[in-house]
Amino acid sequence: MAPPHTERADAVRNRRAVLRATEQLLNEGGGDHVSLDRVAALAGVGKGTVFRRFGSRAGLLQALLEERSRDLREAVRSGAPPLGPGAPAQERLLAFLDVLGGIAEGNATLLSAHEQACAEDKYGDPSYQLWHRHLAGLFADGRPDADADFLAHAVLALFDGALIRRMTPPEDPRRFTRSVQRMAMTLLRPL
Amino acid sequence: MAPPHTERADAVRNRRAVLRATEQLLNEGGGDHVSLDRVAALAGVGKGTVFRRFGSRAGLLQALLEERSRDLREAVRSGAPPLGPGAPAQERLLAFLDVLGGIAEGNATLLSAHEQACAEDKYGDPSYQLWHRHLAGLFADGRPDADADFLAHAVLALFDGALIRRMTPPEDPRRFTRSVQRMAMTLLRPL
DNA sequence: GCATCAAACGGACCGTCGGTCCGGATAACG
DNA sequence: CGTTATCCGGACCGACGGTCCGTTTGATGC
Repeated sequence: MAPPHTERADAVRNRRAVLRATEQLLNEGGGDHVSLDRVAALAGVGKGTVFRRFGSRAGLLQALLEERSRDLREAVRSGAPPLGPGAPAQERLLAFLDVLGGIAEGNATLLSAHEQACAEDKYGDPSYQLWHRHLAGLFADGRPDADADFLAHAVLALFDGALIRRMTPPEDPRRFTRSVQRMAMTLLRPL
Repeated sequence: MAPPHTERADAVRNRRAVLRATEQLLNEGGGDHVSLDRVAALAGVGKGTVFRRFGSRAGLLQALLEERSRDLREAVRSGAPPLGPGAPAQERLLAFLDVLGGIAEGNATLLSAHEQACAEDKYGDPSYQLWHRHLAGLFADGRPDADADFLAHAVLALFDGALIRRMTPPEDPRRFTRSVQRMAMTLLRPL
């Protein structure tokens, strides 16, 4: 019954500590303030531990990002409409961008750091590919004549940490999301 | 007549050598293959010289990018329509994206390296601001009801080195540009 | 409890990077 | 040719991401 490979208790504890330390450093300063030495020190853990768990700087940030979007992933896959399957493409698109935009607005610094770390491999990231597939499907559904693949990339290209920060004034924290939604609607509109 | 500050001959020679070395290294390998030590070595120049001329890695890549787009800048500012002033917004937009797309397609590696180097300051780059102003003006002209500022950012967000590489198959080298133009036309279309 | 051992730990260590600094070289000019 | 402002070069620095391996520790069977 029990899986042959159960994770040791200290491993679990350390992984959590590392993730917490990472988010704390991200909140304290810019993305380049998060060096792996600092993360390890703040987590009370050796540097090697960080790398064994997450493989690289990119992997660490990816893990944090994945944690932040796990619920959305589930909801899109098998949740209730309009986020989950069943609703018309336009409604699903709006609902999806509403949540994804919210996550992005709340994690702009993390996004920046992740972009920087992934560098050239941004499009190979599993999260990116998942969102891209979802968006492309919705665009293809709502507007079969368009290049859904490209439009999906175009929408995701907006989720840039620095752009979000620049477009998110304190008095209107959801401005970015609204703009993205408006643009997506424009792109979805049939010729 | 002669300007009070004429540049010393060796300074001019070295600046050119550094730029050539940079582009050669960019062509040889990925953007992270271009370290400033390597550039200096290949240019037959000391490292300090590179920094005195260009200030930083970002400055070096920016200079190269600026060199590549100088003609376009001039044409947009004061050239003949449809690139220059005088033509309707839609035609200017298409003409502009045609040329800018061509430059991007031919310099995807440079673009990647520049993004990486500028990191958080992408939106403070003079080139970015210039193109953004131009695009925002055209959007505002053709579709006064839209958020021209955001749309301009959205279009520029497409000019990502990795995305361009991924969207530019050898047998269709202008696919990226066409996609960008199509999207821009969709965004310009009035409600 | 205790012995055993795979798993996990930690931090010294490495190569490289972007960036600085200053003594020495050199181009421009009269 | 002498003077001087400018420019040059490369040793140097701190920090970074990533590796390695001797040591510790949690799980497991007895």
